[in-house]
Amino acid sequence: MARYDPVDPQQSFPALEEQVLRRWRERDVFHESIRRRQGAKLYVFYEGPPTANGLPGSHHVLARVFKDVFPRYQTMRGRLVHRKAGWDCHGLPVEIAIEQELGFTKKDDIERYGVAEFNARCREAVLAYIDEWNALTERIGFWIDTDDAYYTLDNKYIESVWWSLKQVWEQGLLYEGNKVVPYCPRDGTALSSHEVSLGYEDVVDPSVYVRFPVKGEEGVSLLGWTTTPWTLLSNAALAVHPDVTYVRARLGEERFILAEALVGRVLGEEAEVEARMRGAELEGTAYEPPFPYISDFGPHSHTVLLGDFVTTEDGTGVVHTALAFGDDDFRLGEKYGMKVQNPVRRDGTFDERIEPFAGRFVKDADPDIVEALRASGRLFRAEEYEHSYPHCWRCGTPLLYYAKPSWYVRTTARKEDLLAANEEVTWYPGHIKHGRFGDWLENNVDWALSRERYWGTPLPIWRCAEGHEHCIGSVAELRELAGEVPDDLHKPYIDEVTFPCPSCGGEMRRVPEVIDVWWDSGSMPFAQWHAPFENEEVFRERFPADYICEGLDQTRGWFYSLLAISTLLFGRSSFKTVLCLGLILDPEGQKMSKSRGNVVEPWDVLNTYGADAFRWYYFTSKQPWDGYRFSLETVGESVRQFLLTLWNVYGFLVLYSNVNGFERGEPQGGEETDLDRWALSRLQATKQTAIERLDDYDTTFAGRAIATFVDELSNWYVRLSRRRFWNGDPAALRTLRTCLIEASKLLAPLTPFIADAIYENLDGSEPSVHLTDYPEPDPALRDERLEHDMEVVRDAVELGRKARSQGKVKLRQPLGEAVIVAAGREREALERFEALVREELNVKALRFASQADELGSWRLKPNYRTLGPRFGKRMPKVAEAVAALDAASAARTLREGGTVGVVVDGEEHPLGADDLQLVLQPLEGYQVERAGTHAVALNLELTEELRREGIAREIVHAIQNARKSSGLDVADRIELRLGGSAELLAAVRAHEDYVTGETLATSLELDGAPDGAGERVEIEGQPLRISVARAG
RNA sequence: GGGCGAUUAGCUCAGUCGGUUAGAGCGCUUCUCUGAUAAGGAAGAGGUCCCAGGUUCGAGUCCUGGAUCGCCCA
Repeated sequence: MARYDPVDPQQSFPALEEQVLRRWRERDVFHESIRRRQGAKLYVFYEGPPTANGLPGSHHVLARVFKDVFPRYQTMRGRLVHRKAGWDCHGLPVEIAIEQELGFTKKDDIERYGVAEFNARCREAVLAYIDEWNALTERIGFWIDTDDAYYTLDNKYIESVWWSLKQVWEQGLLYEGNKVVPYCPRDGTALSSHEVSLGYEDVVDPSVYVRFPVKGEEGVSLLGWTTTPWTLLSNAALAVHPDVTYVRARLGEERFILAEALVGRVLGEEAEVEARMRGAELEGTAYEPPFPYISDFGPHSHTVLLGDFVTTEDGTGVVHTALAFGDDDFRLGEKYGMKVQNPVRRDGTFDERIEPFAGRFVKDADPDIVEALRASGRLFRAEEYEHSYPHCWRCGTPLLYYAKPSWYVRTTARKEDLLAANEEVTWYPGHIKHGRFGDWLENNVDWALSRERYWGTPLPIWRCAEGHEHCIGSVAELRELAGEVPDDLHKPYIDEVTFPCPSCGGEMRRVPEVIDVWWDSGSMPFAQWHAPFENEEVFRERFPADYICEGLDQTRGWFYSLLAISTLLFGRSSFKTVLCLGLILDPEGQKMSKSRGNVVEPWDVLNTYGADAFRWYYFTSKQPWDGYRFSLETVGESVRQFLLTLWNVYGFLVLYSNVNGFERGEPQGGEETDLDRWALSRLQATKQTAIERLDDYDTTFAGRAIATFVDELSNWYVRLSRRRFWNGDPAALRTLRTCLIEASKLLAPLTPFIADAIYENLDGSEPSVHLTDYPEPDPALRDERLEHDMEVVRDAVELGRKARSQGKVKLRQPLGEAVIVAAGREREALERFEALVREELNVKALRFASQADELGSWRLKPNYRTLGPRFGKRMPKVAEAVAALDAASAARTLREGGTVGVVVDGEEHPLGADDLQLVLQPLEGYQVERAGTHAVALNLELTEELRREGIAREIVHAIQNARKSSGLDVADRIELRLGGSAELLAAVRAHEDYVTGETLATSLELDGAPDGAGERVEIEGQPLRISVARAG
């Protein structure tokens, strides 16, 4: 057996982590951790696929470490956790990147370039950064099977998606509808509501008030309002609310019709109301349209219509209606049987009917349209209006609400099922469930599924000239109908597949659209397995997921698509627990973005502080859904506060194990002390907390509990046990070794690298800490009384140190006596650890004052917590009665276990020890520090003997510094020569054994170190020369 | 405009069931300890617990209204 590998106190954590990574690779630890759980109960994790067409950022690291930690934890708890990676390959972001690369500005460019070639480039680009993703994934310790990943572009994946669409089709939930949809004119496609939600931005739009002269009534105008002047070119009608009160108001020579509530705001104080009417009375009023270009909107053209959607919040209460450009408008037109006229082309420009503006992008034409209105005298007022308006989430173009045919999934038909499925899901944080997500489900709208794009899963619907439709649910089905199926199921190849219509025999061609990528990713529970065509049992076994995790922004994205698809197909949610992560902000609370230049690159963090530090920061600095104020510096803090403390305790153990010649393995012999039992008891408590918290998906408090334990080891257990370690006490070494090995297991899911490094050196009985079981508390080792006692001791020591500090006496100077006031269990605790307290306070004796009188006087305080509920309203009287008691005698009675009576409203009530708190009031002039019921007083009087001892300790301190500065090893023996002031040397002589023992001196000469050799220091203002030499 | 969340020391965050002297870490000043230390300890400075009402014997905590910030929706 060998000794432990020495621990470098200057260890670079990034370098250490690289070593650990190499070991994981060599020993195939990740896969071994899964193999060892074969046959165990499953814990199912689903990976939400990222798109690898860009470099991963710090927010990706956040998601990925939270995806890692709970599967690791559950594996150590005995579960079998498969982790299949996945990549989201389709979609607009990919297409846009290629368009930019090729310098395209319009959709037509793609057609001209060739869809086959275009899609080939998309296929290539989507995985362009996959190596960087994989490298980062490995480096941060995210264990996931990248070798066995699913890709949404695979034919098999697409086939599973087709299958899911056919299921929906057969339920009658997939339909083509003509609706107003949010539409991106640049990309030439409609967006789903969850895509729209990604792109709101605050913009300033024109806000125009327009005269609509009433036909046949000279000088009377309906006053309409809009923030989209370009839609005025196809004005078809005006809408008013049937139940709102409208007025005819005179301003100067003109008369205006508008909502009464808005007269003041729009027309000002001078306006004079001439008549009032209900909106319903205005129905049918005909007016002159603002522009002449299109006049035929069918029945009710250019008249006032009634609509419930009209509000009097903004504008005039008279709403300009252009049938093709608003959901409300469109439905109103349908209701009145009007004819939709859309003068805007698919690319967002006006068509030839709008002669002066033909070919111009609608939003760009706004200023000129306003000018035209001004010129024709129709403009009443033009202002600017700041509001939040949706933009394309990828290309940034303002969206148009635009009537066009599009394919939908009728999710609204299954709304109750969606809500019921959500009830079975546990959300972190909990408020999302019935808040943001629940509200979203309550307000569910049909899923706009189709996209008029190229790089996506083709919508598997074929249609003939007669309008018969056929939804294809598998490649086999298509082959049966069409004979040949291309090797690649993407456009354009799939579009070449035709077959005779089963109903009429006409040629069936595929509809041109591809589908929303969110349907792809939401299909991953089955599509990742190519179910139901293959692996049906695997899918069934691993459905639903126990755990998924993504950013809060996925609420309406992946979380919704997963829930919606699985509810439609299987009647339940595909995940049981979901953890939502907050945004990553910079230290000023600004969102990180490339344009602001405040992005923290993950590799900078990893190379500076390492993955454990990165992870630890995310796991413990706060609740993860609140978002992070993130900078390189904040990660550095977590290194100093936690990882270094742990590393130093570990280094200390290894140092003294090796110095004392211990070999690897558990040291035998020695006898456990109370302090050892205390550390082991605290270890059990920490295990219990860690398990409770991690079971509840709470890394924050699990991590903090472990950190507290490590801190207790470092600043209490090790500090107080140093002498035992120097002397190689096997019990101390055993205790600390146990604590550190167990701590490394507790930490393994959180900081997998340092945990494994410590485990490997201290234990190493398994190839990795990640192959061990998560530690469970042993009740036999738990001693709550001992933990309580130690708490009291630590408290008393702290008070004593405070008293020293107040009295300006250094801790190195021994003092004669400390007087401690404490009673009952507190006193027992201090007596039990008297030696420890004396040493910590550096006093020769401890005296207990049972009566506090010599240090101060008692004051009685009512315990509101127990008395409040008992007395309620009479509480102030109780407090008064307590204050009137004789504190000293009451204190005596309570200590003897008796009760004290107080009279409230003529009635006597007995109060016990729990009902009253004894607070010590220190007397003036004493160096007393108190906290609650106990206090510590120090006798600051110095005898000559104490002073000499103090000097001896100062000298030892100076010699130790000299040892250190001359580069001696901690175990080196020295020849020591001292010279200087006679008083200092006398102190050394009086404590010669102490001085030589502490400094490991084999010889001591007091005839003075030669001038010019050794160090010169001053102690108590007197000179001392120190010379140390390694003993031969 | 609506919904959700947040607001506690200069900064980052705790604060249990409502209980009467609101805490920690970082930073700053002063001191101290060191035979593990990029450490540790002590003291000091630093608080309108966002504001205003209310409930209660008692509110950082519960209720109502408002402010500011963020996210989401319209």
